[in-house]
Amino acid sequence: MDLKAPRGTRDILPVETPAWQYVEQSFSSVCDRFSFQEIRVPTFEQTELFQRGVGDTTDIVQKEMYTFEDKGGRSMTLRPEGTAGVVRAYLENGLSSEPSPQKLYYILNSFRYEKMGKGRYREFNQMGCELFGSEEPTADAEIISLLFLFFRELGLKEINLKINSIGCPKCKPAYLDQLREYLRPQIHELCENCQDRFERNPMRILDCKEDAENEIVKNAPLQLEHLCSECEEHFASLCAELDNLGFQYEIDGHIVRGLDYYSRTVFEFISNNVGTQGTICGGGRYDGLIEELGGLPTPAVGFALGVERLLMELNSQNIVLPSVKGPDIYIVSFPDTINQAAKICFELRNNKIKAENNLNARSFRAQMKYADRIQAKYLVVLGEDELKTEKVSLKRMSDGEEIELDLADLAEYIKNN
RNA sequence: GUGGAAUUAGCUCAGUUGGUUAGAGUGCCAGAUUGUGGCUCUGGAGGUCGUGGGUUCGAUUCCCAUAUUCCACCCCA
Repeated sequence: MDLKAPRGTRDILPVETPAWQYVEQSFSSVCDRFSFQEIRVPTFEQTELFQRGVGDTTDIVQKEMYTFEDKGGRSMTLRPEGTAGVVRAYLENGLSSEPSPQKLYYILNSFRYEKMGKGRYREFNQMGCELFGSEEPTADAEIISLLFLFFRELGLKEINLKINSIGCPKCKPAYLDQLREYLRPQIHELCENCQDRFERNPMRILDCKEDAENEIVKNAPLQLEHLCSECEEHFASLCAELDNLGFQYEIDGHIVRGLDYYSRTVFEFISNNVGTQGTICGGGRYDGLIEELGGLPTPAVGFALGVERLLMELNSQNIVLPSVKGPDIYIVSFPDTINQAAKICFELRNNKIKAENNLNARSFRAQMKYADRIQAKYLVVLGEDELKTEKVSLKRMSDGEEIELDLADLAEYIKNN
């Protein structure tokens, strides 16, 4: 076997899929209660969508995209995140003409060509929400409250919300000038990356892990302290709304997020358990993105949540997730009853019962062992006698208890026990 | 991107100071007087010892390269 899954990808095996399904279903369930509707978008898009949507200055676009040319000579890219494609679909399909706000959620995989690390893959899975068409802080709060409810229903604790405001096109430019002025005389004291960022995206310097302890970064002016009156009011209202809903959070002026499209609110849910990959969920407001992609100016707010990291967090908090479940019943048969067994097995399945029978022409003893191994809940032996009398002995595998039943009552009994 | 460790059966790992048919545990399959599982016992299948070169009479073992994985840092979010 010389073929392997590509670097940064992994197989999700049957022992893990129940946990994945549980997390995804829990998310869908919460989204549904908030009236977010699922949208599914293509795995790849025109490269330009991400260049414009995610932002040319970001590391994602500059060096992490899986870009290829299709047979028609068009440049395509595997999505590095979900929002750009969802916005494109929203515009292309006229959802902007549906009742506003539009509330969409997605569960999808994304691709970034990155160095591998704990909790970081080149193909990874995200669940996210986008709320289009409301600039009110209550929309931001609703997005955040959805997450709080989701985490609560999963039983997650010790996961902290940090929020910040990074201003709007009105107040941001003046602040950026001020930040550059502050940094300019001492920029050479910061790490190489930060020196790169100085022109391109100086706010990312605030978020730099390498210089996090540096006094220059610690004392830098923050956008939060230089918001225009509208942004200030927006942020204050959001905080008041979060207080009103009873959520704990921390205001952190150094949270800036890596994508270009954010404005005003940004937030992260951070775990202390997953090490350096502690951001389980990131999001914020992106009022300019839809216009940037060719739509009418439309405010929007959303988030994306990393499923791999979420599952790691659930594991490290010892939260028990669903695991593989054996069949409700296994039917032992003999060479001369195997066809009848298959028929009864089919009928049980038709009655919504998870039933298994002998597919290997196995000996009686081997079938017993097999039923035990696959953790069948009940077992019946179907031989000539049982077929003749239409009575079976149903054995509960956990304790070996057996009860006599009419064959006809089998489905009903199993359903009720 | 840097440093370290690792790669031998499906899984977890021994091992060969370079020598013929490469081992264990576990899992899988089968059987233990052929209608009752878990424990136990017996047997079987399953490895071109990560890949490609080199040295050698001979390489799984030594050397070089390369791929992959893990850990730490870096980066990213």
